[in-house]
Amino acid sequence: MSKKKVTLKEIAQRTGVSLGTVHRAIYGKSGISEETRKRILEEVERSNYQVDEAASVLKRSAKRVVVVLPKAQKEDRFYFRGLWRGIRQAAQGMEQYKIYFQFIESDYPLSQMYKELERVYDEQLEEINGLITIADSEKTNVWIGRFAKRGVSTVLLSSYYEEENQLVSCIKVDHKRCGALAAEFMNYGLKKPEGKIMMLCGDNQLYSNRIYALNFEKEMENYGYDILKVEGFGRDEIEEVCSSYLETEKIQGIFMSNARNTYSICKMLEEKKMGKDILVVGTDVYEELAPYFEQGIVNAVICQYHWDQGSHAVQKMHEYLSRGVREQQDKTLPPVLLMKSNFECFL
Amino acid sequence: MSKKKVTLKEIAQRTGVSLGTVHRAIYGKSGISEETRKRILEEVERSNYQVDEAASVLKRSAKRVVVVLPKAQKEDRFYFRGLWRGIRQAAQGMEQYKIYFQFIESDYPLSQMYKELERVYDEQLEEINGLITIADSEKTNVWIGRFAKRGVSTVLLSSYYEEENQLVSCIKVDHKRCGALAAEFMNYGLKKPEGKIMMLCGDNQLYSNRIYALNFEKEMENYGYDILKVEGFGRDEIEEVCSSYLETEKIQGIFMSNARNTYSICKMLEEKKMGKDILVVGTDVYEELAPYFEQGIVNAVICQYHWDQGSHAVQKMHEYLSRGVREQQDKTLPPVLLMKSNFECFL
DNA sequence: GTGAAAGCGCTAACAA
DNA sequence: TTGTTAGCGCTTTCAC
Repeated sequence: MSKKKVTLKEIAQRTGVSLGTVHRAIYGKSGISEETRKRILEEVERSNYQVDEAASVLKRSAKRVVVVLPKAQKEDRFYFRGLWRGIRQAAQGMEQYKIYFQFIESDYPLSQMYKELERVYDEQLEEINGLITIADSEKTNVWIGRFAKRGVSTVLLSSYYEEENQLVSCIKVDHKRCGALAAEFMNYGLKKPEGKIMMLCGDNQLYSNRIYALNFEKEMENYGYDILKVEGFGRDEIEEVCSSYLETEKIQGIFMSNARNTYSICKMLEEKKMGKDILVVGTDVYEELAPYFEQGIVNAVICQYHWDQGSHAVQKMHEYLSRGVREQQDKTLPPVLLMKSNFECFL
Repeated sequence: MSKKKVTLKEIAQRTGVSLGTVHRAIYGKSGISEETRKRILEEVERSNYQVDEAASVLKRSAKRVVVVLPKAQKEDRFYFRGLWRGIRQAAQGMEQYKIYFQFIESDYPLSQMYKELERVYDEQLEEINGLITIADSEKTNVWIGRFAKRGVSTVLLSSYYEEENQLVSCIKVDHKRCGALAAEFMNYGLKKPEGKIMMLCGDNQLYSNRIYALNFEKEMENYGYDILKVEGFGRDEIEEVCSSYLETEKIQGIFMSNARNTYSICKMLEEKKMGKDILVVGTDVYEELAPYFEQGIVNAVICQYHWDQGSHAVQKMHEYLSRGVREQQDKTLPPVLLMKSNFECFL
């Protein structure tokens, strides 16, 4: 059943070189001629050799990875708390692989993450083997490219980094499906287009918000609903318009494409003592939503698996750093719809 | 950040014994006096020593675990295919820990699994360190107890094994929540109790089916719906009653508490060219359901994460066998509702 | 009942 | 550019 594993030693014998040389070939280290490297790698390929991680970790030097993300505070708390938890939890298990994490909970908002990256680059580039962060602006992408160029493996969360770079990979959520799912549920809950749907499309600068909301809108129009679009990110930006819509229009459904607007709307509905006869579908799951599920103010949320995103990112970093995996392979997580009966399981 | 790890050697020095003796103490092996064991374990505790798995696996002998489950065939295919996939996938990764799997895809049905276990017990008990299987009958439980008594670590899938046994743990699904979730969705989709709900409660002998259906029923009655209960497991057993209900009653919703009835009902509805105006909520997700989602015959399914159950089982076995974890800690997976927009992600 | 010693397969440092 | 070597922390076997 388990065919005996090929070892470094065997490769060395078959190619007539020493252990050290095979090691250099496999890890792309310097101090070896292109010719021998090629010959060795061919044998590695042929015999399907795989590094034995247990043996490898025993002797190798420690790897350091920094995690740079906004701190889970204020309105950022809904989104980043889950990510941070997933990352920290998964990171604990990495000590056994001699992979050590440094967590930088930045006070900069998402749009200025590049400033934090710049600081890290200047201050500790030399000591870093891996980087986990989130990219949504051009400026941030530039810095990520710089890290990659210096050999730092990078995993991006909820990001859309388009450059072809072997050292960068992304964990994404299928935002097209997120929109379709929200619309599908809303249509089940409403059945007939009798009033209007208020749609909080979030921050148009954020790729994720844009795709997500766009798809929801498209699907709902297909079903025949009338959409009232509200732009803005956070209560300050949406309150005025929403208030006026809620008071003057006949709203039968509300959709929010991100966590902070979900919370803001719930709060507004509670204050106005409205919402029990409006179908409310939000995004993301977090403790602060519990009372609104209980009261029936929010009916469902699309869950983007922040926790999982975080732990996947750590997992991927492990592959990069340990097994020397170098295929840039993005991971897309599926969306899921949670309701009162099961949202608690995902906190 | 990473306080230096305590090693076996240090424990040995501090207690004034040799490496071998500490090892014997930790793993409960024979050839050591109770007194020294106690002294050593105290030091282990005090210094918070943890076995270094990388080093441990390098030298230790191979472990074997057998997986005994019904083959994914005929009407069993919906349920067991996912489990098998999850297990096989996760098992691959275990070779690096010198844990090797043997897969026994039994031709016996679930209710007679004990016969297969009996055979394995007689033929290869000595070579086995771990067992993954599923228990739903008293007889099966008896055999599992026997394995446990002989020191075989056991992980049970979707089972309710009640004995207090340090060597047995279960992976479960929260069936109460499953029922509540199905009911919650159905209520959203129907809004008003105008017709009747046909409920396929499955095999009453199966604990999971029973709890699940019971909870669905309770919730639906709370909402004010009228339930038509149909017992039976598989098309042969349910066709007659269902047909007659479909033809004579005004059915506005159908619920199925297991995979095979979900498929049977979909097929029946297709043949009768019915279902597009009935809200159909089933259980489990598998390829054969795709056309029924496309056609709008089935509207949602409660997903029991078979794939995840399988990989969790393997994970738990790893903990048992490698880290010597001995707390019997059951794992309960949350239910999730899938619709047309996202079911494909879970195939 | 206990200790001593030989590696497991690999990495990193040093020697040639 | 290549070879040699000393362990990493543990498990196992054998000797006492």
